[in-house]
Amino acid sequence: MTDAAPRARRSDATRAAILRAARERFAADGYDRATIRAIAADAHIDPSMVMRYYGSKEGLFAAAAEFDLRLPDLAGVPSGQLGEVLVRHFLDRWEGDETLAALLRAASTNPGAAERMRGIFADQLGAVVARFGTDPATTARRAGLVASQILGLAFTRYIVGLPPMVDAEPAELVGWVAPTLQRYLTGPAPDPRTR
Amino acid sequence: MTDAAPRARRSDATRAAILRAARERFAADGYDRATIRAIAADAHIDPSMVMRYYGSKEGLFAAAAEFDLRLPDLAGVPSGQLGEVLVRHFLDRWEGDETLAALLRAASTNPGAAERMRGIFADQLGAVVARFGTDPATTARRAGLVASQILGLAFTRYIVGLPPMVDAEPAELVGWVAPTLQRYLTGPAPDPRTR
DNA sequence: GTCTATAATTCGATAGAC
DNA sequence: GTCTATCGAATTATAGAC
Repeated sequence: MTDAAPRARRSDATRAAILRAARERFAADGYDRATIRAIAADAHIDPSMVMRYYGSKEGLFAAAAEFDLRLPDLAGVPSGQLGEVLVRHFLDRWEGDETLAALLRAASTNPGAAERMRGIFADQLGAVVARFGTDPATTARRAGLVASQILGLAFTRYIVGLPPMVDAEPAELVGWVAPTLQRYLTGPAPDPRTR
Repeated sequence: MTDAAPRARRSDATRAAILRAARERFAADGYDRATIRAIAADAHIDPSMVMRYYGSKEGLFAAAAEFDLRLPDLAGVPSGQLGEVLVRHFLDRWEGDETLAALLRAASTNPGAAERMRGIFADQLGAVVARFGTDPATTARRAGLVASQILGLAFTRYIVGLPPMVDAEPAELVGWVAPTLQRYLTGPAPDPRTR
């Protein structure tokens, strides 16, 4: 066969439309409230097609919630600017892709979505952080802390809609949050005897 | 006054049992998945009693999600230890009260819960932060940033269950996060021209 | 005050015609 | 490949007996 990739089926457009509608609904309503019927209506197709293509609601979500942080290669970044580059990247990344919002909303109630979120931030973010951890024993913790601030930013800005976080210009958020990530990544571990 | 408060009705114990069960279910399952039937079963009463006492599922949630951050009076705290005192307080506060977890899970999909969460962090936290804001123009933003890190910590530790955040001793988390809150509260505002 | 019975929806999923 | 029809289960909420 000269055609390595499977021949594009006519239904591929339908599948893509379903996925797009599913991401929107899951992002806006969360896993439970987003219904297959509503998703199908948005995609202008019959609800049974969703089942046919994705098997179940869980299967549809699994396909719709595929997410790549697309973390840049930080090798060439001056080590003092890691925090700034990271915050800016995250804001850009999910300001244009609602998949993370869908995952965030779903992870609150759906165990599978929470598992996926753990994987994303442990694997993708953890791998990047590991490159800079002077002490391997603290890299996982540092990655977790970065995730906590990043997800807290996303949660307050995109999910809860806390006014001062929604109103802020991205540049100002970068200015405030970058030093936090910078310290989590490259700062000294705290004295264990904090009290 | 021998009896200022309304005489305790016999049903008060039932009401309290319902509230307790409701908080547990809402915290564990979120608003949508927590059913009145399950809550009633936990409280060992009939589902219709829930409706009788709280009118609707929304009404029950409103009663169950009443939450007071119980922020301590920070007047006597050395200004350099504000961050540390705050992180420690938050960890203690919701390590023993699942209401915040319930609110967090619910706020992801329920607009009313999100509204309540905005109120809690804008009013209660905002009021405390306002006492230290050198510049009133930045106090709302500072409170929002504190909320972002606090909620991100809660989200990763109690909701998503990110391993490095779950495993961490509270004292270590305090050591890492306190400087972040400290800077958000009392640090200089970032240069607007960050780029 | 407490519970039974049920109304009125809504949803995920299936079967099968065309 | 697409759609109609529908099943079976689960939910909130109500009406009313005791």
